[in-house]
Amino acid sequence: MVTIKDVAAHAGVAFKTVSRVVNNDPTVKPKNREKVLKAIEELGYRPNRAAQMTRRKKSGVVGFIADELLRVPYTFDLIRGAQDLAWKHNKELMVLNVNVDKYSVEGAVNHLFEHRAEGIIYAAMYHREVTLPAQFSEVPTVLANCYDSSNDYPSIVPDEKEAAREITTSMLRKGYKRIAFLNLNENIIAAKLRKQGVEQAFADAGVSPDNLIIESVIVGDENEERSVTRKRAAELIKNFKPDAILCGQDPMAVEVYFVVQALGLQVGKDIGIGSFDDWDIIPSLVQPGLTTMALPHYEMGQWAFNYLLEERTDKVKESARFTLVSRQSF
Amino acid sequence: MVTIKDVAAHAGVAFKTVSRVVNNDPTVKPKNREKVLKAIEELGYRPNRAAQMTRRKKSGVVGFIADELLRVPYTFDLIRGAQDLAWKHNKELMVLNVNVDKYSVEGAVNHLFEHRAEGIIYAAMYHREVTLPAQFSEVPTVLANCYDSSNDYPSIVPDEKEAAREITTSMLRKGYKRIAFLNLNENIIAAKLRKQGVEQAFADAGVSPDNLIIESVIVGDENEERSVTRKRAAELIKNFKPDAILCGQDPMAVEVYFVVQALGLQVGKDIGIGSFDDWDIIPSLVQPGLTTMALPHYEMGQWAFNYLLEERTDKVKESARFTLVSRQSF
DNA sequence: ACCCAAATAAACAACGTTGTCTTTTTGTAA
DNA sequence: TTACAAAAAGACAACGTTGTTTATTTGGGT
Repeated sequence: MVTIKDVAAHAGVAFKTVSRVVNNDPTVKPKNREKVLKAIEELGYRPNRAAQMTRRKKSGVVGFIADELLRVPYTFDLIRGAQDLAWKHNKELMVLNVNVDKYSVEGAVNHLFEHRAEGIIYAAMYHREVTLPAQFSEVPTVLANCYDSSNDYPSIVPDEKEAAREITTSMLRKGYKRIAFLNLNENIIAAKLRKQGVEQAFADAGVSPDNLIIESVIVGDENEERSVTRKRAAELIKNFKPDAILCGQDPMAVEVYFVVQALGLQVGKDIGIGSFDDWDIIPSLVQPGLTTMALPHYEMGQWAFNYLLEERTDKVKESARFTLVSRQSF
Repeated sequence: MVTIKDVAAHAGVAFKTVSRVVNNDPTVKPKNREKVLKAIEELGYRPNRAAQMTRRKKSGVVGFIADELLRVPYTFDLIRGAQDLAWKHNKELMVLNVNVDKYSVEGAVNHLFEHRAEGIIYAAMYHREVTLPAQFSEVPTVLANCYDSSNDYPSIVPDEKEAAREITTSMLRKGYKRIAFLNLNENIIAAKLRKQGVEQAFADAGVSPDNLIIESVIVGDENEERSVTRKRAAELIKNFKPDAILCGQDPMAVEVYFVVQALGLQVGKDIGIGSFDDWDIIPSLVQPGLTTMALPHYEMGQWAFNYLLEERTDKVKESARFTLVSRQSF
């Protein structure tokens, strides 16, 4: 590979001058600068990042530990949010996908330490509490889409309660009067908070809680559990007769669409449906399009990266707002 | 940060001895090795990768350029396939998400050159032809999920024809006799090849092509185009009266499910449905589960990385087999 | 005890950069 | 012209490693 000295020889200057040109040092005469740039061009010189790092004693590397993250598609926006900013600031985002079976978190952190990462973003697949190994205390760390039990790290999580309040309020404002909320399993923090938000919206609007029913459904990948969702939804519609159904996540909403259609009803006309996540193409795949609260993953990724960039040290617990994506389902 | 010299001082040996221990050089007396390991442990020493790289003149970095990749969730398996192998061989997979609006491919390649990447995997979001800038010729490059017009680079793509042949044959073997294939737009290479595969299966089975109808549907994100799919599917069912429908991608299949249900038919009973992709949770979200040909993204990622690892130079055009994921839709 | 080869450890240079200090060149005022 | 400060360029060390060469220690055979 061509080095700074090759360029210097080719341009007929001292190698330090080349370094100056590369680093935009203004104390280089225009004529020399031109010669050097020409030589760089001709030889196809590119600075060696590893050598720069050793000398500068700065790595420019920020680690991104994705805790099982990549099994849910839209969470990738977390990475994009961080990556876009990293690129803009000429930093390296080193993404490590940790997976209990294969790479331990410890392994990932070691890896990052060897690269002298200047900060670490630890992101979880779904909003939850995590416990980090002690190693993390050696380097600035931010949690995204999760928070730690001991309050040792700053974190940013989606504002579940506000999202639930917002979508419910939106439903009530549109004239829906009787809402069934098919919530996720309530031992998930998101479900707990959303329940509060929905109730809050009813209270704010002065609508009697008699017109609200909240049920938790355990959602998993297996077909049994999926059919449970359908059965519950069918029962709810029959017994509670809601004019709108709010679902804990978009895949649940798809199932409700099928149930509604099977009952001969039309989504968005006979019954409103709303949901959470904005999961990949799902909301635009169904017809009519599903109105859903989009998770603020991109923003969380950006916020996390920015926290590190600004070298903040406050242990803030930030929350990020969902965005209401209106389609035609209510 | 603690350096190799700090460890040496703490252990009372020359710093070169520490280096030897770190690199598993056998010519270190057990007693010294122990002393050094103890010192490493106590000081929390971690080798500086940047310094190693400068001295060794090897980066251990493999670049992964994801061309708009990350907008389709399952394509992430391409990265996982490469990443898992990278980890195993103690290499760094540097993932760069290129996006026409933001980072040019050239920018990404420059970046990788600065890191002295030893190879580059260029992966596309969907199976297609690409044209790479000349820069790539400076470093070993493999294409994944795409191929280049000029045959300058080795590539691996999904074996579309074989996949189509396989799933069609599977349908025919299960007794379906009259199949409608809702293909993707035929200017997509995948669609062209799959059509051949489907026809081949009919020929192999000795079934008259009168029992096969193939239509292309342009699929996009917009609602109009989606409704086109539904209309076409409804017409096909009414006019051609197929006993099975093969769809060009899972999202299309979901729409067909809705159409089928609206017509009062039952998927898997009154009509079989098959598809391509194994797109995220979609196939297991619908009921009955959708039988689909899973794209071999993970394998392609592995193959591509392995090609670079083995320092191959042959310009092979490899193809990877889909996997039939049987659920209950046919 | 002594020699000598083999085993081990140390010393020193090198990797490709940037930081610091010194030297040379340039331009201006006398 | 000469003097002299400012600007520019160069020389050299340093970053934290590993490769290579040189020095020391070890141990077995006399």
